[in-house]
Amino acid sequence: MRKGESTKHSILDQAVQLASQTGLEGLSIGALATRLSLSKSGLFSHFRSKQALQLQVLDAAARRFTELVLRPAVQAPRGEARIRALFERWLLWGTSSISKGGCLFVAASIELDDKTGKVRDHLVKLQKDWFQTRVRVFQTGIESGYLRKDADLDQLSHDLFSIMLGCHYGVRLLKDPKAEMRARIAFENLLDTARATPRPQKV
Amino acid sequence: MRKGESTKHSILDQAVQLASQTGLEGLSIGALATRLSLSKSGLFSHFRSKQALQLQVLDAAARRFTELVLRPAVQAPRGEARIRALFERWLLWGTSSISKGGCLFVAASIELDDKTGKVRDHLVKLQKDWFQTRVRVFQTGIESGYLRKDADLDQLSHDLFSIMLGCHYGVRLLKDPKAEMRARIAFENLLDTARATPRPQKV
DNA sequence: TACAAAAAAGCACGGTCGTACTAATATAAA
DNA sequence: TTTATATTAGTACGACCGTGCTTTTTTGTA
Repeated sequence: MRKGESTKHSILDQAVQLASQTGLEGLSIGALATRLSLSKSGLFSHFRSKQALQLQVLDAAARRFTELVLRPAVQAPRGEARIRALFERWLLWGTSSISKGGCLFVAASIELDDKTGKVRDHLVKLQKDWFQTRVRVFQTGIESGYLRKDADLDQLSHDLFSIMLGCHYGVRLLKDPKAEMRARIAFENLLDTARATPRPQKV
Repeated sequence: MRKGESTKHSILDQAVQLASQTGLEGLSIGALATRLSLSKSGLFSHFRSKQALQLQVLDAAARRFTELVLRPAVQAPRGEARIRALFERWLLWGTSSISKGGCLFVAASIELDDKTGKVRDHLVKLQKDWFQTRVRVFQTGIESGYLRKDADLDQLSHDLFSIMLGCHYGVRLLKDPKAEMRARIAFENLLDTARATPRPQKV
């Protein structure tokens, strides 16, 4: 009872890491078992299908994300500080060595975008929730007077995601050392489009 | 001699389509052969390894991209028109039913970002070339007086890519009907950051 | 310490994978 | 039409895949 829970926990921990490199489909039970010095069947018995494993891997990654990105961000004061904290934490999540294979959700989003089934559905649900969470954070920016009252929250949420995707791509595929800086610049430009009090214009 | 070329061409055609759904790794020789009513070994003999197939698939997709996106765009007059033409063609490429599985390069970029080997290297080369091509198109915007002389061309190229990635994600995973519109808005905002003569500010 | 239950391992299965090697067939030039 | 060659098919291989079933080992408790 106790033992089962703890091994399952460490299985999922490794699985999240492995899946971020191989994708959810490429995540193989045999390889995962070897990495944990478990037998294939011993590991398999914790889940009863690969699909169940994949679903729980998504949830484990989501918990991790909440803990490492969202929770610290919402501890910052509402408004600009929280928006910037969210951005910085998220940037760290995607580019740092927290997960050696990059963001699992990015990999899964591309991998599953034209498949069907429960795993895709679950991913979509998580991603839509995350979209709305970003909207709420930007909403505090309006309430605090930092952003214009008519700022398009959905657009901000969408564009922020684009910026992170671009950064992920630049850092991980192109290994562009300037990718992170470019993401910051794009982020500032994005804030400028929605700021209540315009910045002093260049030149 | 003649026959071989033509079958190889149609193999690569199907392979590009299939790989856009399954990824370059998931692209299996058996499945590809079945789809073309060929024997597995018959198909295999055209390439002599899966890696060779993958490399040629990348090249085939690049040719297609050049033909459908780049060539029409550079036929537009230098400057704003060409920049906008490039954007529109690219948008079409990524979201339309040209390839049922979305953009192969997007899929490959995520799939290969933490692998090593010739396939990844080749993809990176293609993507860096494409980055520089965008830079050159934006450059015509400066030369024509549409963009500021000090516009950051690399940043524009990077940000434009981010916008396309965000759109791809919104359209394909979230199936957000507004994703394409949001990409257009983001694109206009991007141009605004680099325009020589600022637009009349809202409100 | 004994014992029931949980956890892990062992083993086997049908499939698909990439890739040899060989045989048959279609093609193009003589 | 014959013939050399290019193209396809046939077959087999070892490896790994997910998953069921049975046995062994470990664990928590009475």
